[in-house]
Amino acid sequence: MGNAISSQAQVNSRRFTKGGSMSLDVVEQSLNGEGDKLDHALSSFQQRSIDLFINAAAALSLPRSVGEIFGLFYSSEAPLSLNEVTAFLGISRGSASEGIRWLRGMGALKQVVVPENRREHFIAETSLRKLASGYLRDRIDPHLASGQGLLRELGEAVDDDSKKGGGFQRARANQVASWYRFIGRALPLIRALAGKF
Amino acid sequence: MGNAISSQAQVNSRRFTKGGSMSLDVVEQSLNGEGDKLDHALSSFQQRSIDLFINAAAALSLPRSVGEIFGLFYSSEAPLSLNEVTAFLGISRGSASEGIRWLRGMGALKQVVVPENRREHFIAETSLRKLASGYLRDRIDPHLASGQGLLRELGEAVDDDSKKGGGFQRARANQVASWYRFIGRALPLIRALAGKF
DNA sequence: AAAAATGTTCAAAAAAACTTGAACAAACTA
DNA sequence: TAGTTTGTTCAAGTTTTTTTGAACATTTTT
Repeated sequence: MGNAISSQAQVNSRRFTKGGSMSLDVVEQSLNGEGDKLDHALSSFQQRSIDLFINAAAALSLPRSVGEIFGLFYSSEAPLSLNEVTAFLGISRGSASEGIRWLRGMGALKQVVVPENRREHFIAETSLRKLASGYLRDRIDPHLASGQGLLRELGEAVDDDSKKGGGFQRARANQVASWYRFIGRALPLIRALAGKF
Repeated sequence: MGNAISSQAQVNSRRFTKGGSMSLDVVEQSLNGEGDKLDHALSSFQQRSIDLFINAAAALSLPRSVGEIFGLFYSSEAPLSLNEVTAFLGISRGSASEGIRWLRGMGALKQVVVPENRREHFIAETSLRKLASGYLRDRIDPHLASGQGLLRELGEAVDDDSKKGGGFQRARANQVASWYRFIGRALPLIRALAGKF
């Protein structure tokens, strides 16, 4: 079940660490058109960033690969292409493609144009407000919306006439409704507060 | 991936609906020691409540069974025992046991003593503050804690001396650190606000 | 136009999460 | 004490989620 602790600090196993201490994260850049193909070594900083966002992804119940990918972008100054992501992380093109698509949809990655280079390149969005908004919009709002419908059905299912249960059911239905109102107010508040960071 | 929409309004399939309109959720009570054993029929209200909390569980990435179980307790006035849960929901004793244990741990179920009855009985916690606190404590705080450690490591991995990347890395490390501080403040705020409901 | 470089899709494989049920332990009853 | 009843555990089975990689579509280069 959701054993949160057991997954803590899951450090990037499954991945090379050769040259694990190179310092610049400036990718050997485009300029000559072969900025990818094989294993790129991750700087120590990139490694840590990836670990950190893997952890964050777990906290948000997002796939590990999404955390890895965002962690890589977040720690890389130069824009990266899909091929570079697969090279750095050693994941498949399919995974990288899906992950990037997903992060883009959430607004967590921004596309940038790299002159002299045809590939699509991205950089990490760093506005907490935008990141939070995107997450809430994609992952929470839909549930909230369907919840509204279910909530209405709950209200309609209250059996008032019953000798005794009526009051209880009505009270419960009202209470959940108030919870939904609370959430409906709290989320915008979060978004607003996040804007200050 | 986290396709939130596809799971909306997943209505209790896999489960009988015989007598789907009985109104009282007062279980044919203990008093004679056979308040369980076979299928209990769910009232319409209980059904809806269960559906609602299955949806909520999905929003929180909790197992469906946890949502079902809490939904059942939330919509039932009388305290219920493990056996009654299995009877109402048609799930295994193992599942019910795990789910109840988990909900108890979160503080979402309270044990109550039912006279004339040896079994452990529970009722739903209905304080939003307690529910939220329990969830945060069990599911979020552990990640936050391990995140602190990873955050420190990130800071230590910053390579200052590099000709160019240093500033970038330092800036990023500081930014994530500020995000953590934000979360560290926002969560208690949520807990506090939830107290009003 | 052929060849090469990019990116996407999706069926199948792998991994992770969840559920079941039988065995066990503990607490009661007769 | 022997027999029930109740609750937990955990290995095995099932389902769901995630990842892979090969096939395809598109764009660019030569």
